[in-house]
Amino acid sequence: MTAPYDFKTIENTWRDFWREQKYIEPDLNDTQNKFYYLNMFPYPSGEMHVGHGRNWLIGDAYCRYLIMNGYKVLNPMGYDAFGLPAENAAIDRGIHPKTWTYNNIENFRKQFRQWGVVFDWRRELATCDPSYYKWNQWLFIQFYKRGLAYRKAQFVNWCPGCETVLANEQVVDGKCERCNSVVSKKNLTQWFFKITHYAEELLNDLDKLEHWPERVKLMQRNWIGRSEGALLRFKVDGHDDVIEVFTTRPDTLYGATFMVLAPEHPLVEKLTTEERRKKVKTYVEMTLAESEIKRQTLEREKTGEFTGAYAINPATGKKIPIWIADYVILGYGTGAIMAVPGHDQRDFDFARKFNLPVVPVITKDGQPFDGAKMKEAFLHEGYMVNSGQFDGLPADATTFKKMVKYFEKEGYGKGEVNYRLRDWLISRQRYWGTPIPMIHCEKCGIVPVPENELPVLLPEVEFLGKKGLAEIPSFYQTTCPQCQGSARRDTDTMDTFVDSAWYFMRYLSADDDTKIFDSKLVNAWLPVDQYVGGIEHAILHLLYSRFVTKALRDMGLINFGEPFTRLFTQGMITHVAYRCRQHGWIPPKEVKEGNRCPHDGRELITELAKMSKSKKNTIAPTEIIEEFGTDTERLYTLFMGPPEREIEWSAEGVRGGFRFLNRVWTLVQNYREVIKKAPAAEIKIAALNKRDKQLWHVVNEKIRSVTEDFRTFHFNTTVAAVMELSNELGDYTTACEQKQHEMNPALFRRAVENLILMISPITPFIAEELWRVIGHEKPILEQRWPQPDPEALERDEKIIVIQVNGKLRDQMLVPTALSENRAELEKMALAKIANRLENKKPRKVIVVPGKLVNVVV
RNA sequence: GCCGGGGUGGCGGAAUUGGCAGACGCGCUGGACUCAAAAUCCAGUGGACUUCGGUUCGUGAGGGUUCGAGUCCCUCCCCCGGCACCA
Repeated sequence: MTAPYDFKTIENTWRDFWREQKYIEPDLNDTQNKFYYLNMFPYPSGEMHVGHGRNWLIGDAYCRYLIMNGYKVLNPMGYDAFGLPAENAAIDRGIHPKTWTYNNIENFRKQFRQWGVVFDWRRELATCDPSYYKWNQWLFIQFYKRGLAYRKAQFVNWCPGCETVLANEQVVDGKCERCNSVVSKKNLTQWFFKITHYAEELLNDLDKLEHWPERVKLMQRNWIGRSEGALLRFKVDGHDDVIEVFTTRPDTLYGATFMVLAPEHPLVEKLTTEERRKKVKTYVEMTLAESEIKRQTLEREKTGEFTGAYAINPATGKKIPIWIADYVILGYGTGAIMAVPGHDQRDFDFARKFNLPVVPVITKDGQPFDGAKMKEAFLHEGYMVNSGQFDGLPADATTFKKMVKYFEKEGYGKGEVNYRLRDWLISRQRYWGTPIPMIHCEKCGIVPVPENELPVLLPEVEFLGKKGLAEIPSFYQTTCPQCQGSARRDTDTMDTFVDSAWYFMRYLSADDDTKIFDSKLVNAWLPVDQYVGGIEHAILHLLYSRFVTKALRDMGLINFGEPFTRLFTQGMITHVAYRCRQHGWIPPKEVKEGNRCPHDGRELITELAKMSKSKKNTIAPTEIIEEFGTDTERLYTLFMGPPEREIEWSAEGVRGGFRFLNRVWTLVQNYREVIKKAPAAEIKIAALNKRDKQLWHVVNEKIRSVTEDFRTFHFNTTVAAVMELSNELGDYTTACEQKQHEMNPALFRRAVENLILMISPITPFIAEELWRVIGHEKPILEQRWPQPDPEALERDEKIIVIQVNGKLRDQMLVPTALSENRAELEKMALAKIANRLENKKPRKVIVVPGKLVNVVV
């Protein structure tokens, strides 16, 4: 009897081996064949489940593959450790966020060890460590000095649940991304990073990122939201004020019959006439109180108020009324619009509701049309009307340009490009984050903390619930670095997305206390060659990282402008979740026969969901590892489907992976002595007999396809190909056992070796063990990745398919030399199917050399 | 509304980019082993028809191009994702 597949013993033997051998601890000064692989660093939450595993197992398999291909791989590990969940968890448990965070980090380390995932632990970092956030603060000061960090008062998103402001990016459907509270608006003075300074470059450089998923680039393009148009100036009748508007349709200026300001627009108060004041004030107050969700609801009846003031349409010279309405948003463009009801549906709806004039300036045939008769805004092609000297011109790009040029000459305004992207609001009113290193002095104003006094440490107070730095006098009471008078520290902390926007550079100098990073090393190793993480970071994290990279480049610290050369976004793993109307979420294990609640037997509601603690549908890696071993979890996680796709965890699928590993184990064990004794000879395909050739062909074809699939992240088909090779080996040994064939030990040995090497990045434990079982002493990671023998990829004979009228009818085995000969193939095919054709005459014969013959009758 | 990505057996998914649809795995069916079960192994497994040689239908629906379409083109339906009173 052969030894059973005792995965526990095997895995315990090798668990620390690779780490001890320092396979992923490259000498940073040696950059020949360097490869910087990076998984998005994790937020250290409670426990990792098999869904989290996908990210790390992909990374580990890929890095092992790279090492075997001769790359010097840098694969560091760190923790995105600041942020609200730590505070909330700490509040729930009554412990300090720091304690909670470092406990979790310890758990993560254990999980990585269990998975056999190898990192360069020398470079481990945590963003909540002063040695890290010191440089966050330093970076902030550099940004401040260059005008990239600034303070301004603005209506900002306020989350009443988290009691802090949020970036636009953190508001999803009008709710807080974290706690789901409805977000409201508050006018506050906050810190911003001037990401809009790079709007154009952030947009244009997307085109250079050819190894990024198209959809991520699209999402970023959408988010940056470039639109071309014009900035036009409207004089206010009887005032000195001018209202600026951005419009993408300056060609419709002659049809602007009124203006609309956002209710929060700074001019509203000034322009509103005495008799309209009360109504306008009520309307503004109502708008501010309303949630963003309600305000953004579609198909909503237009509302608004007349300010009593009028502006002058510069093109027509006519007086047009100025209204306010909540469909105009302060944050986009100038917060004011020229309303052209003839050619904008929203303006049209507004005009009809409040009886404002509609003047079409484009009609289908160029004939003037009565605006009062229009049923909806005219959005099609046509000719200019009611537009002075432009009447009769086609409403196209040429006319558009001509009109903008004319408006510029007349001083109405200028052509302009506008972006949807807003500056990045980075202030947070929470404790667990990087303190903003600024001091507010009554005499000197805002003064940065001197760089030699960094870091501004987070006070190690007893953590008492929702306490921000503003409530800790010992923290904020300080002296001004300039005048030495008493002053107050800034009590905001930074958005944690600042921390994660440059961590991939800090890894290169994680221990350096003298500078943010070593520019030489960063320039040598970055941009990151391969970045892997969840699609949920498609906008925020990736956009901010790109912005900070460009800013650092302009500061002269680095010489590249894009941080990540290749990006891969892996999909989430889902699992069925069960909910009882009475008892809430039920763990799948407790569910009774027929999807019944274990408490009262009522039928449960099932739902396929991302694994989460709250839905109680997580699967702990340990569960799988105890029953089937780490290799089985690793194998199944990569085999279950294309890694970019969302996919459901299947207990049966796991068993299938386990069965496969057992078969491999048994196969190798059964033939261990044969293999050990076999000569380690080069295999020459020409010298093999037919059955042996077949096996060697398959081995080489699999080497080719597995290599290609690894390179392109198709791990599911990688596993499938290795399974096919294993099946082929099974057939081969069966044939030998049944005496149909005599085993070629040297060939068999090479076949098994290749099988082990190719599966090793995915299931390293069993591979390392079997590698020793067949007599090798050197570790697998010191082996070269198999290369296919080009001669063995060519078969002696090819299967040529015979079709009749495009339908498969027969096939023939043709010597490869003949398979390219059209005339010969045609002759052979016609002979082969002669009886089938009977008396029908072939009308035409199509020959695809090496592939098929199609006979048309 | 705009912009993307999809739709292939009972299930997860393959398909060398226009050339044998359904690889690999799960599940299921039958058999072997067993007192029995589990595990394991062997065989089968898209539908319909079949004289067991095959025939025929089949990749969301309909049309088209082609000797040949899951793959290309047109029209439509459905699902998923992003953005959205963005001027």
